[in-house]
Amino acid sequence: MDVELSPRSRQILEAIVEDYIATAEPVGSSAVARRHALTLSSATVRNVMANLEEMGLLTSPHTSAGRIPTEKAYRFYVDSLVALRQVSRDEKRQIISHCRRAGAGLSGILKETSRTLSQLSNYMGIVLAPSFTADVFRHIEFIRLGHRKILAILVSSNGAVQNRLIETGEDHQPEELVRMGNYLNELMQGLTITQARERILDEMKNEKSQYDQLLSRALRISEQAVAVEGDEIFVEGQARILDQPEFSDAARMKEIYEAFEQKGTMLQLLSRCMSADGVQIYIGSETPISRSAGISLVTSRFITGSNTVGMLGVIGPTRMGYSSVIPIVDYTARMVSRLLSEA
Amino acid sequence: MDVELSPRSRQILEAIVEDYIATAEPVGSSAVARRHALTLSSATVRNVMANLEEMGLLTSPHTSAGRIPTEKAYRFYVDSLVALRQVSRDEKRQIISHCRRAGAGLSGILKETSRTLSQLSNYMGIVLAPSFTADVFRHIEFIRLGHRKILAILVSSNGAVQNRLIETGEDHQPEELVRMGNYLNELMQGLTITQARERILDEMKNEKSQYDQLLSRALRISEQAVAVEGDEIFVEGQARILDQPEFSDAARMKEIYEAFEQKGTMLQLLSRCMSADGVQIYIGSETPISRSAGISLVTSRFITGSNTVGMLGVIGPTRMGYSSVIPIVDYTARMVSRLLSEA
DNA sequence: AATAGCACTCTTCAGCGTTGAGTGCTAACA
DNA sequence: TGTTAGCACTCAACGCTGAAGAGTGCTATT
Repeated sequence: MDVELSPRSRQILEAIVEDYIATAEPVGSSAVARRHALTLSSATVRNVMANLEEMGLLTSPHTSAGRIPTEKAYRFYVDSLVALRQVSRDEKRQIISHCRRAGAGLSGILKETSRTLSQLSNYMGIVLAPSFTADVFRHIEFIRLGHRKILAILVSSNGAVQNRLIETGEDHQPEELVRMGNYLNELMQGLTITQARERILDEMKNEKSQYDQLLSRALRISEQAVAVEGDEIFVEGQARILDQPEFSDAARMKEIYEAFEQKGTMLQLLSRCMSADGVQIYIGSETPISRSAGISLVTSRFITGSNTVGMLGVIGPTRMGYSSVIPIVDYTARMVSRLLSEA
Repeated sequence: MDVELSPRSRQILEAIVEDYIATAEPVGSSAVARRHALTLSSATVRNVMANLEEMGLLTSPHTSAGRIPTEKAYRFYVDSLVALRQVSRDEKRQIISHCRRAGAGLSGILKETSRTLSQLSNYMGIVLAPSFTADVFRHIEFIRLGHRKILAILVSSNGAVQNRLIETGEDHQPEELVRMGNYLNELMQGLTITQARERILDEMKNEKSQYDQLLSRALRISEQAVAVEGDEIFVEGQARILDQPEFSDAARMKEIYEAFEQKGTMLQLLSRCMSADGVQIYIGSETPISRSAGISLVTSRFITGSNTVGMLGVIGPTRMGYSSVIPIVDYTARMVSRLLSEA
């Protein structure tokens, strides 16, 4: 939309954005002229900056301070200026080795991933697990824990495990539970968890099951078992945002932390980011998170072997090192996808 | 150790501590005289305060400010002054109903509990799950996820579930996995996870298993399965400490958050708190957490049906509302113990 | 032993000029 | 016409000062 910028203006805008990202301080005309070894005087730069301000790309906190990029400027920067850094060999190594620190099932891998993202970016790493309910059912199992108390374990093709404590009306013997399990495993073979749920509800209305006690019990119990909870979300590196000067103020921070404590709303909002392919960037008020606090979000989807979709990314200040964060998120998403797709 | 305090001094000390807890500001002699409707003038109070200061129970940030309780004073306060509040009906209701929000297995209950603690106390709630390895083995199960990839699910008597992704040397068919499971369930019946682990190692040296391929494979796999990860720890309400004026400073906060990000060290330290019965209180530098940042910890043990021990409590500033936090922690620990002991 | 009075200390805050960074404008220049 | 040098202007930041206020410690008094 704002492509009507001369090469020189673009260059200057880029310089300002990058300077500001590096220092977090308003950048003045002379700094730009010097730093960029443009063969331009500060006066000329000033003229250009005045233009850019008029176009809504810069603001100044007060008359005699330098200029600060607006969200619009970041948007423009990210869309058409930023020179993406390569992911370094060392970073690649870290991503891969962390991903592979296997042995902990899906949650373990994703948690490690969010930690890695946080370490490499120096911001907050976030991973949204692929929706459990959209995944294909693999196995259900009941274990008797005590009188009228059984533990239901539900496994999906991705290797995600959900377990649920169920209080039953009658006491069930282990052999009975095994039979129930066999029946249900058969019943739900090849369905997604959501479909499985529907199948169970259907089956409960079915004539036959109403008269077969075992069946009807099995269905009643499994109905609770598949009522899975909300999807998982992993956030690591929360302390890192305290490094950012713009969040040294307690009130602003509180806002952010509170947003993350209610993972529920968080989830909803983040899942919106999964619509498109490739790296998505949400700047400032574009982010689905707390709108007031200059926060940006760089995300990408990843895909599992059973074709469910998750999301991972980095949350940081709007003034974020996009040139390195974007490639890192991109690469990590690819690696995680690959890892989770290995049959 | 400091019982040599006249009733009047005790009264004054109590007033100061409670005032300071309420306001977070140095409290002056006249405030004490007024507030407590003691038939004493501020001058008299001043004399007493001078004594208390000499005894190391008070300090003043500077000459003309009021006095602040030292850690020693809090200790004394907690040991012999504090008038514990009753847990209100409403609080009890909240604790019980949250605990009972069942259906999510052990982790779910504990997570809810830490959230409740945080809500009721307005500080941070923390729960350390009972050690998985000390708990009694209940069930093991293998599920084939893909070529040479199986998911091991290990359940303990408490209803704690650990799952682990295992890459195997050969591919295993489902029936084979079932047989392995049966064999291992038999083998580890009634043992704790730690003992089970040893049993497996023993068995691997055993002549018979070396020649029976199924056995040897089963053992090799299960050996990985029981190599469980560190215990779980649940922390909720991190945002709440931002409400405390003493932590409005970013540097101090960062210290705390970082302590919590390395759950590993946290675990070690917290598990020390589990030694004794009843409510334990750690004030300031007594806490196993970050030593520098005026933090206190009020904890209590809870016990599960299979007699393993966990820990729960509240973390807040040294200047904490002990009179209400202590009863809350106590009551919650009792309730959780009871809930987890219902067979 | 308790208190009233008083001098003293130290923080906090508002007011105030100084400094320096940075701008906008204008006039000169290529 | 685009670029530059120069200059007046603005405004936050800083340090200083003096007054206000809170609170103490000491001493004389009851």
